[in-house]
Amino acid sequence: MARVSGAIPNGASLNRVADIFRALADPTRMRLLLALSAESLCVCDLAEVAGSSESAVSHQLRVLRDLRLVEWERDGKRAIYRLADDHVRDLLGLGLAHASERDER
Amino acid sequence: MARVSGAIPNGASLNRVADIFRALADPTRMRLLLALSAESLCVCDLAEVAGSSESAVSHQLRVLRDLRLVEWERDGKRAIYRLADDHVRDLLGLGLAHASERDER
DNA sequence: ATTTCATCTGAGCGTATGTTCATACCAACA
DNA sequence: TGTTGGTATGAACATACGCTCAGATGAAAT
Repeated sequence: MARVSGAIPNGASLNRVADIFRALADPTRMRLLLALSAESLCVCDLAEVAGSSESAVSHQLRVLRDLRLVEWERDGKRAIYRLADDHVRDLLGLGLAHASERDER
Repeated sequence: MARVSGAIPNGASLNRVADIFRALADPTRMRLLLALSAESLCVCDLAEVAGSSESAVSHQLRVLRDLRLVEWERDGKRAIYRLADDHVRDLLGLGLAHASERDER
């Protein structure tokens, strides 16, 4: 039982990881992050790819920004977003790989 | 842009993966899954390890059961839960590994 | 059979989440 | 300067979530 408790990190890191998983726990955000895994894109393109309104996308991008999962840069009128690092790409890849292994249900 | 769209799976698999991530997006459920990553446990032990009430734990275990992330077995009065497979363990491991790399914020 | 222990379930409640709508901002261009 | 296109923001709403409390179920023990 002490061994089990030892397998559980402290509250802070736990919340941090839970936050990251929560960011991935929404189809719209997943679409955004998958798109950004392929290449950097502006909000309007992201909205089209994700099949969501530009306003909704902008709101979700703010969530991802606050979690430091994406970064952005202004290019004239546009805002170009990109993945902040490869962690999210890895998690998405692993999740998709595993999900495809068990599509019974 | 077609390349980007190609990087996005269909809605079904996407929802399935999002569901799995959502299961990991809560500190209590993370604690439960991390504990079960170490060994199979009954509800009362899980409640103690997770620092949550037995009722709350039972509710969360139902969520994890519905998603086929955990399995259980009756042992007398007890219900022994275990991880359904290694996918969750892998995801948790990757998430924790990445989170520990970037604790600035 | 009754009691007890371990777990499950449903209702209810407060909070968080995702979307839309309207509006504000900000950079380029006339 | 005024207007337009691209993006951000705030309010409002409906829904989903996680917890607690009370009660039900199920298996053993007395």
